[in-house]
This record gives sequence, C-alpha cells and structure tokens, in this order.
Amino acid sequence: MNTLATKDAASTAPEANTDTRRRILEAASNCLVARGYASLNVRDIAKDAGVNHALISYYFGGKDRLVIAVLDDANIQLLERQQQLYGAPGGFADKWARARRFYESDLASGFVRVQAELWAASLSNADLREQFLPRIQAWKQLVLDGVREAMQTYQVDLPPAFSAEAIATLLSEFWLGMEFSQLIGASGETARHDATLDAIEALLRTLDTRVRARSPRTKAPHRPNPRRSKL
Amino acid sequence: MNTLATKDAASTAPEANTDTRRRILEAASNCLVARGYASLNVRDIAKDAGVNHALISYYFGGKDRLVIAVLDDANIQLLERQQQLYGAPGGFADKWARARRFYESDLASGFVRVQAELWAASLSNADLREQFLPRIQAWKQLVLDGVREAMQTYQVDLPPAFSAEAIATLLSEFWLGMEFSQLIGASGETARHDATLDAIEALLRTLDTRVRARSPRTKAPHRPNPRRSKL
DNA sequence: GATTGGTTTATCCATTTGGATAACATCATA
DNA sequence: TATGATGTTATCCAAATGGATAAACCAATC
Repeated sequence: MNTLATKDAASTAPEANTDTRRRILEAASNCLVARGYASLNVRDIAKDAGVNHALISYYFGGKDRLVIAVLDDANIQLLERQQQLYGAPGGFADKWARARRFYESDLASGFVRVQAELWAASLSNADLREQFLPRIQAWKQLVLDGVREAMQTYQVDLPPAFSAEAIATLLSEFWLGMEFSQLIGASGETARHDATLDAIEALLRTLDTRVRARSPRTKAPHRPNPRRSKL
Repeated sequence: MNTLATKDAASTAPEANTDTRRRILEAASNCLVARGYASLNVRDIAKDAGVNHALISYYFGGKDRLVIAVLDDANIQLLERQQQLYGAPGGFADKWARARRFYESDLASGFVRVQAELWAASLSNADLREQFLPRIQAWKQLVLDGVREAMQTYQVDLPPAFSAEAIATLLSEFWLGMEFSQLIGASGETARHDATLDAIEALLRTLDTRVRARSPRTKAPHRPNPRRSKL
C-alpha cells in the first residue's frame, strides 16, 4: 500500500541490478521520443530494453512511476546544465550562445522531445505536473537572475514597464514556444528562430563590448589576467 | 473504402441531424478540456453528448476523424478571430490589447486548453500535425504582417539584426510559450505574463502616440474622414 | 397504412493494456 | 550441497477501448 513515490524510488524498488533499471529507463525515454507518450506502453518499453515487461512493475512499481522516474532522471541532467551555464566565465552573449548550443544538442538527442511529451502528459496528470512545476520555476528563475544581473551590468535605460521580470518572462516563454514550435513545426521554422536568437545574441554582444570598454576590469575584480581572453 | 476526409465531412457522413453532430463535437471538446487527449474515449464523449457511442462512428467515422473535426471546428473560430483582429481600427497598442482580450476569453472558455491538447497529440499523430501546421503558419504570418506594418509606421531604428521576422518570431513564440505555461503553471505565472504584456502594450502606445503626433493624417491617405475615429 | 430512408439503441467482439503471480534461474553463503 | 535472496520469465486476468451491426424507432411519403 505504499503509494508514496519519494525522490529515492529505491525505497520501494529493488536496488541491486542497476543495469536493468537503467536499461528500462533509457528504453522508456526512447519510446517517448519514437512514439510519444500517448502510445507509451510497458510492453514496448520492455521489448526495447530487452527485458520482460513484468520487470517494469518489479523495478518501478508500474508505468506511472516509471514515467515519473524518467522525468526525475531528466531533471538531474538539467540541473547539471544549469550549473554549467551559470558557472562559466564570459559575458552575457557568451552565456546566451552556450545556452543555444545546449539546446541544439538536446534537440538532436531527443531530450527536448521527451520533455515536451511529458509536459503534454502533465496537462492531465497531476502527479506529473507536480514534478514539472518546480523545474519550470527553477528554469525561469535562472533566466530572471541572468536578466537582473545583465540589466545591472549594462545600465541601459529602458521604458519603465520593461522590468527585469518582464524581460525575463519574454525570454523564457519565447524559448519555450520555440521548443514546441520546432518539435511540431516544418523545417522552415528553424531559420526564423535562428534569426531571432542571433539578434538577441548580437544585442548582448554589443552591450558586452560597451561595458567592457566602459570599465575594463570592474566586472572581474578577482580575475588575475582579465584581458587574457580578449582575442 | 472512402478514407478521404475532405473539408466537407458531410460527404462521408449523414447530413440531416446536425444537432446530434454538433452535440458530439462539443462533447468532444468538453472531454478534451476536462480529461485531456490521452484519456479521450468515445464512450465518455457519447455520454457527455447524451447519445449512444456508436453514433460517433456513424457521424464522424471513428474517433480519429472526430478529433480532426474538432480541430477543424476550432480553426473556423480562429479565422474569425483573426479577421476581427485585423480589420478593426486603432493603433497597434489597441490591436495588442484586443488580442489580449481574445486570449483571456479563449483561456477561460477552455479553447486554449483544447488547442494545447491537440497540439500535444499532434506531436505523435501525423494526420493531426498536418492540420496544425497551416494554422500555425497563418498565425505567425499574421504577427509578421503586423510587425512589418508597425515597423514601417514607427520608423524606429533598431539594431540591424532585429528584422521584422526576428521580432515577429520573438512575439509569436513568446505568446505560444505563455499559453503552455499558463495551462500547466501555478497561479503565480499570470502576474509575470501580465507584466510582460503590459510592457509591450505600453511601448506600442508610446510609439502610437509618437506617430500620431508626428504626422496625424499621413498613414490614412485613402480614408475619407481620417480623424473621425480619433476619440 | 405500408414503405422507405435516415437515425438511434443495445449488444457483441477482437484487441490492447497494465498489472499480478507462480514458476524458474542465478548465485553467494552457510 | 542446501538454502535463501535476488532477478527473470512465462502466463494469466480483468478492465478498457474502438469499432461493427442487427434491431428498433421515427418521420415523411406514396
């Protein structure tokens, strides 16, 4: 009667053979990419993983728990990304470019697709939605922090309505919309998205150089050789 | 063997009792709002419509065709909206405000939810996706046309990378992302979205008044009474 | 009032699906 | 080697689902 699925799903599931567990997890991800959440079923997953379908109940306690585990697994990957994005040096244009590269690789690997499938599923699955909300919140917070820092750094004067929150929301939702559009969209969309991403990157780069010219070493007081990476 | 489902579904379906057909269509929409595409089934729809579930095959030729019919029906509503949005007088800020009001009513009525559910379903349903792409294209074209016109009207100089395409894409995808976020999101999102929408609206209003002050009657040379709608 | 054609109902059926479980296998340890 | 824990398989089962269809109903027409 343990319907609780806490963070460590291991509490209700066997712990030993992590290989099978891993294979099921990846097979579920594959199936989500290949056929979507709507037609996700334990038999296909098991076949893809090369195991008997009963093992899904054995290891995860059912299909629903497995899906949540997939999401949880994705969450971990995403957190790593966030830290990589945040902790790296460089201006905001560089950060933006880095985020773009992450996105492209995630799109190619099917990760974005999995996310979108689970997102869609969570529209009518409260348990899943509960998992999603903190993640979205974290992602938006990350963008907001970045925008706040950028606005403080750039000191560019905008119309008062364009608060950091407003700009961050614009960027976050744009990115999200771009993901969904690309997943469903024709090939022609990519060019338009790239143009938009380019425009923002160019703007950031302009502002970055302006800041660097204005106060060359103010923003990196602890860096021993601030001009080293100039070229 | 008539697998063709052309625009007039009447060609393959009975024509007389449009009431039952209508009821089924609306019931399907209700079910999509209430329980999502994943758990959509003909029996629930029939129960909601108050008819026997065999009538779905009778009128629409199966569940899949019904879903496409729902999408088609939504498409018609959307086209009407587009025309209302386009054909009305006023500056761009007014158009923006009008679009916002449409959106709010669509959100409240569940229309946005239906769209999102079908969108998600079309991630792994080629037939459905085929229906979606032209609509998305049309919607984005509408935004692009508006931005083009606005940029020509405002004559504000932006960094060269911010083409009309780039700005239109930014706005389109932002809007799309906002829809998905609100559907899934906590209540706290709305305030942020409103702030962003407000900011853009304020910007547009500033530009509108600036244009009006600069050349009060330049932009409407063919209008017999250009100042009539001033108030 | 019998016929006809469209509409609706009740019911049946094959298939899919998630899950449960008994039987079996593997293997380390006593 | 016997034992018991862990992992795996082969099956079984109940429920849900989409669809098909014979029969019933009904309103208009001859």
